[in-house]
Amino acid sequence: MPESLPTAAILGWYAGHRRTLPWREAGVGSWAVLVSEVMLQQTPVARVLPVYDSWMRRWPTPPALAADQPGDAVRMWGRLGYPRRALRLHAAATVIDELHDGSVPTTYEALRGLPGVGEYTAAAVTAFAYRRRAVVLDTNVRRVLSRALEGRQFPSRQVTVAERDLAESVLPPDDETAATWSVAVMELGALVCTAATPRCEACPVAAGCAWRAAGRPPYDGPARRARPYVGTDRQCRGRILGLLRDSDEPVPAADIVTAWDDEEQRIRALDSLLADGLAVALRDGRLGLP
DNA sequence: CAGCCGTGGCG
DNA sequence: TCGCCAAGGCT
Repeated sequence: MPESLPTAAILGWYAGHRRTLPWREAGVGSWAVLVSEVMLQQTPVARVLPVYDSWMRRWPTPPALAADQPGDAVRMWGRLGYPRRALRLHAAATVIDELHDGSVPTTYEALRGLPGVGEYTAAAVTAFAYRRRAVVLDTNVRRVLSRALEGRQFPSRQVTVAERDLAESVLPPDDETAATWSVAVMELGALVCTAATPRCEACPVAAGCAWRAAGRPPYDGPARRARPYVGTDRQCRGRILGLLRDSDEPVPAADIVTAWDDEEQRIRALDSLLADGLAVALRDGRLGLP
């Protein structure tokens, strides 16, 4: 098993193939990086771009967002999906405003303490905003390392200690190089070493790739269960929230019937939205955004 | 810790 | 067509 990836080849490829993205522009602040990272969680770049632009124009700093209502964030979030992320970003802005003097904290631990910031996002902000060495293990990096180093088409479902150790061991020692290496490997996974149809002929590390050398054997692990969506509570929640989001003012509770037929499911979904704080019930019986 | 949490584009 | 999936996090 190769013990490392050719850093020069990866950095060289990245320099020539990297996409121009607003949150990667020179001089963007840590808030911009944080916002982009949260929006990009499980969400394609193309869908994030327009929302990111609107968001940063309206809330260029954490205190600016904290000063507005969480519902404003939910509305601006639009159809990005997983709207609790909008709520968490607003909550994070509030914590930043109140506990960190309005600036995104610089330590991994403090970042990790922000709502919606998990292991990946804390590492990403540490590396991409503050240019410090951090193990950035997202789905792209995991897939690239799995293939190039372990000869497996896909990584395991959950990150293991061994996997994190491996990622740490191949991360360049220098802060700045490590940060660029991480975004480069992510970009490689996003553009070349893709999940469905990898373009090995265009890969800068194909020559040393264990998976390719083994003849690109198919994934042999436990089957990953496909999640249904149509007819689920998730879809129902989305419909109801869409109703609230697209209305300029709170809507009569009775109106949500138009969003979903099945009553039992409709009630359950609404209750969960209320529990999540994504919707609020007014005294007059209407429903609105928080 | 396995399950839950949206959405839309693509092969 | 429809299953798969896209820079995860939380409980």
